[in-house]
Amino acid sequence: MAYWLFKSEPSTWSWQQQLDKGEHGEEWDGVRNYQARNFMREMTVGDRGFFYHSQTEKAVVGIVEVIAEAHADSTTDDERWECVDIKAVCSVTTPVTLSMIKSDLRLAEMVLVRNSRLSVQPVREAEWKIICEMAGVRA
DNA sequence: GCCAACGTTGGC
DNA sequence: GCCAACGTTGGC
Repeated sequence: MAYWLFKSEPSTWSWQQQLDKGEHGEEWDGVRNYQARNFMREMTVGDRGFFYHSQTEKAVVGIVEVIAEAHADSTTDDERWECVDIKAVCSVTTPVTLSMIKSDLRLAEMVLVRNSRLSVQPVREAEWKIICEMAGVRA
């Protein structure tokens, strides 16, 4: 199983909205970046991801699961863009903020730290475990 | 609100 | 195919 990080501005698509979608989940649509799209193409059903709020909160706030592999993005006719579907698994007990991540040397290589603009990114297993521990979730 | 970093576009 | 100009994102 692989691990990922999905970034969203809460004013556009928030964790609460994702939670409200429940088991049916929702398309992670609107991605218009090749790198991010390519990562979504690599995802398989059952992969786990962090849900990260950018801008105001700057923290990992939830855990999600991939429930459908990459398919056409329904928000565009442009065939280049695809998206996966994800559902909320659980909220974190303690949001893990960007500053917490930046201050942990073990997380210094994270894409979130190195390339803050990439909206869909891979997370290493070791990084996943560290952040889950910080967040107070077992996943 | 500013600015750095990055991606995309288009002229050559 | 290169690179300057421009637009967007996101942290601060």
